Amino acid sequence: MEETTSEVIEEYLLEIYILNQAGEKVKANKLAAALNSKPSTVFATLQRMKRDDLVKISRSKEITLTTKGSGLADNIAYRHNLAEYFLCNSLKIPWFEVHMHAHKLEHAMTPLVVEKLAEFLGQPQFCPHGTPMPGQSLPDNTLTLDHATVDTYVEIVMISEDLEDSLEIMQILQEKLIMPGYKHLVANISTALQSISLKQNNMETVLPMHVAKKIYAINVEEIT
Amino acid sequence: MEETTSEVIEEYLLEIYILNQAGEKVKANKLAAALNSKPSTVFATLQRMKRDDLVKISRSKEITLTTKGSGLADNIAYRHNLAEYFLCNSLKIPWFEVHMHAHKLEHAMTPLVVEKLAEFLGQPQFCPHGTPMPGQSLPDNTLTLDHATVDTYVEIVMISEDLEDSLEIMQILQEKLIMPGYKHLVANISTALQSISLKQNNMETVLPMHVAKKIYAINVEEIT
DNA sequence: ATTAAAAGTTAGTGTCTGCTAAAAAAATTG
DNA sequence: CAATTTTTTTAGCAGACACTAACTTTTAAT
Repeated sequence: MEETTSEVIEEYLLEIYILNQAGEKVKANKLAAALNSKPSTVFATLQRMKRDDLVKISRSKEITLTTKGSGLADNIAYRHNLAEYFLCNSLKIPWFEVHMHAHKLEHAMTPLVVEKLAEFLGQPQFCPHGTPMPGQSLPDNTLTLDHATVDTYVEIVMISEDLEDSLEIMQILQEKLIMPGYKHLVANISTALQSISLKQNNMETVLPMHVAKKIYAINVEEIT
Repeated sequence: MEETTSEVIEEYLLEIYILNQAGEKVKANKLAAALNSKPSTVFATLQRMKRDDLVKISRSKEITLTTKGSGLADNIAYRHNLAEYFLCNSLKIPWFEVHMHAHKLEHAMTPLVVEKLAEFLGQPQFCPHGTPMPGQSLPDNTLTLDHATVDTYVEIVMISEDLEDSLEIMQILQEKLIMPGYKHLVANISTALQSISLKQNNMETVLPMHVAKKIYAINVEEIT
């Protein structure tokens, strides 16, 4: 019963997991893009993962994690989020770029390190981008910004991990304070331009829908 | 100019570096043992390292790092020692077992993480086992315990990284307080038994010479 | 429905890392 | 020095992971 999961496989597991959480139908093609890899490579790797009972691939080519794969992915995601929390809060590495560094560390954390780090950090409940740690969940009334209503106020609760791969986007989000805990007015939604605009303190941010869809928020009464 | 150094190569570099520091003549055979690998595998890997100008192998089969290899090894060792310091001092992972966990982390620390971690830890000057960080060195009068004199007092300054691979030995050293900063009386040296015995507070520890040789200390006036 | 584009798959390579088994070279010892 | 043991090296094999190029299937669009 050798449970040896290579770094590559861990990356695949996490990426599938993340795309899944983001509500995407996971197809090999999208995976290849997300993993910065070629379709043929992804195909071969997925075959190995199927062989090892980590993923299932439906007739319609949709990729899902098996119970086994999902369990592993949970753990990898936890390590990732813990690492992000540490990098952000202890090491003061900028919010928008912790993802890439955590992405390296997550594969190198032994169970003892995970346990002790969680303890050290005070058992954090959310990663810096709002992703809930195991046992936590987002508020019931959470919605993605593409479903927001004009002239309501929203408080950001989470940025999907899926967005974090793009440094450029993350940097903009930080600049515009589109980060967990911050509140914005939904100033405008344009179906024509497929964009939504947020306002806070004379600062306006226009987000394309495909980005807005990856940002989670709750409605709030007002900006306090 | 692809500076891609794989994890395996990093491990080889560090191990050669460590054996070197410990004053060993590094031969492929010893490396294989240290790396828990087969001679033929080590041989092949060394060929690749030679090709990439990381090591030189003399006619007498002695392995040495090139300038390039040495530079890389320095950096890996630094990451390793920083990680150990963090695990020991921040996470409170037992002194005797931080080595193995650091050994995983060292390959996953990006330059920014290294910089910020060093800052976070207050630029430590020595790893928990006394290994000096870059820019630091051991006191001039440092000697290895196999060269100690009976009836003198010694203060431990460093345990060679080379010993750290053995959890059993490290655990004993911790129990017997043979750790940097602790002082002991050199109670006895037996050439016949090839061992040295240390005393502190009614506690006696007998170390075989080959272990004593890996423990560094300075002479002190007395146990204060 | 036919066609064009996109996605999935196969085939063929190559590198890295690991192994076993056997041969060659070096070192040790009687 | 010869014999034995140890170390190094070669040879042959295998799996993971990555790529290109070609081919097939699926999907989307005209």
